[in-house]
Amino acid sequence: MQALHCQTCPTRRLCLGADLDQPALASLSQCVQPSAPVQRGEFLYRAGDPADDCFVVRSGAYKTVVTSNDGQEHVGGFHFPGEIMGLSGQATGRYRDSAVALETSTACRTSLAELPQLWRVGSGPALLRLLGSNDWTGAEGHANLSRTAADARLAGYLVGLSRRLSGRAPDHLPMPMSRTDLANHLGMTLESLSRVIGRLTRDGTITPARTAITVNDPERLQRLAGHLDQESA
Amino acid sequence: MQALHCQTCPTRRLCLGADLDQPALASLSQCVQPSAPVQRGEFLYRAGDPADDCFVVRSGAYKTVVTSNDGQEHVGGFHFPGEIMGLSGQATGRYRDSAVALETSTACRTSLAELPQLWRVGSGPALLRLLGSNDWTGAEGHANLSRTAADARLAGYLVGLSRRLSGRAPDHLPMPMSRTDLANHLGMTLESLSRVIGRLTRDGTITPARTAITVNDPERLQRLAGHLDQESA
DNA sequence: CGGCATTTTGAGAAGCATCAACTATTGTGG
DNA sequence: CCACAATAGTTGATGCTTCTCAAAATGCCG
Repeated sequence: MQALHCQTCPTRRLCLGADLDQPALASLSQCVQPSAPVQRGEFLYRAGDPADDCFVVRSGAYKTVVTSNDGQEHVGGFHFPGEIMGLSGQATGRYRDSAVALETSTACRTSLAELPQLWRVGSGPALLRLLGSNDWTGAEGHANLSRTAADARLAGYLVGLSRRLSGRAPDHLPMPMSRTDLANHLGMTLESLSRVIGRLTRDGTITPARTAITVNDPERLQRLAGHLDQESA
Repeated sequence: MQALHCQTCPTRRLCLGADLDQPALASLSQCVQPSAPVQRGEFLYRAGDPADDCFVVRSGAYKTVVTSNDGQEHVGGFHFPGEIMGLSGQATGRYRDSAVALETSTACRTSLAELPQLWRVGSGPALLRLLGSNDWTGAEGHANLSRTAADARLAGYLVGLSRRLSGRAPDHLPMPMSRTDLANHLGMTLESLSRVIGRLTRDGTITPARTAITVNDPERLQRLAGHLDQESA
């Protein structure tokens, strides 16, 4: 039943309903509309669309893309279940980036204009958490890209991804994106990325597969990344 | 008088009080505490502090800094009047970055836990705008760092800064940070930054001064940056 | 099995990092 | 007010990493 989708949602614990009991989940379901599945390569929303809502990934994975005026595409990030998208549009009223499904995926839509209602049902803390972790694109991602060494960038991305997915298997990282997209996101060429992966595979740090990467030596990876250790909780 | 600080605030139009009338500004003043001036080099907040509040710059400028576990410092961004800081802490309850004043600066403190009150006084849209523009660190900043050419990175930063400061003189960009900090932020060495500035100065694109940079040729700068043109409003 | 897209590997050139010396600016005390 | 010291920034030469261009190999789909 439609009104109960939050109660049956497999990613509920990562989302706005994290700390809610059954009745509250029912209320939350009123504020949040699940959207139809989006096929691989299809858009969840497009840059330029009126941005009334923001989205939380429910299943699958998305990439966000911005296009510069000279036609160059840039992959802003990859988004997995429980992560928020579409905030960029809240400033101007129109999305600045587009969200593209990397596989058949779903997302839930909610209007930030009804934000006080989210508060009322008890999702305030969870929302703040989502807003704050969105910052991984900011703080962590920025620190990552500022590293000049290509190895450190990939390592940093993998460490960060592992942290974001904590709860699921932290050593088995889903990689639904193409090498081209990942290289673009990491600010390097596809060839460089291939070489880095090759190096890390040869020395046994990781084992790449088609749609995933297995991390064999997390500590080495972390050392490579010189990464922020924000185990503060 | 304390309770009226929002009404007398010079950066009111850039902040939560953007669209409010006098009575509403008075209510807003109740939700927002101005903090004492912070001297150059002093901290507004530190990584690890309990993160109950977030901040909006009122005057001056700040940098945000994250420290990796190997002791390396990374400058996450520079923040000017009307910009928001401290969101990163909302996820974990503790700030992940530290805010350092680049000159004698002030900021206003507000608790996101009282967010519904901000809504009630009519600051909702302005808050969303702040949250969304914070994304410049995400979308724009990320796209910027992913460019590999050092020239493009500086150009991109200057173009973005100019946009952020629109309203003030868009050709006269304040540069209260050290070259070291800017280079760090842009992910290049201090020497490279110096050379880039030299090149752009020599060809007449910019004119650097001690605490500011004058942009002589914005179009050339934008072309160099290959930058996102998000004039959507 | 054949054709297309994606990924890997290779050789050469360009750009940045590194190390080092020099110049300019700020701040302090005489 | 000037001289000096300390900091911040510029300029120069060299080596390494990545980008660029090009070709081969792998995987995917009809």
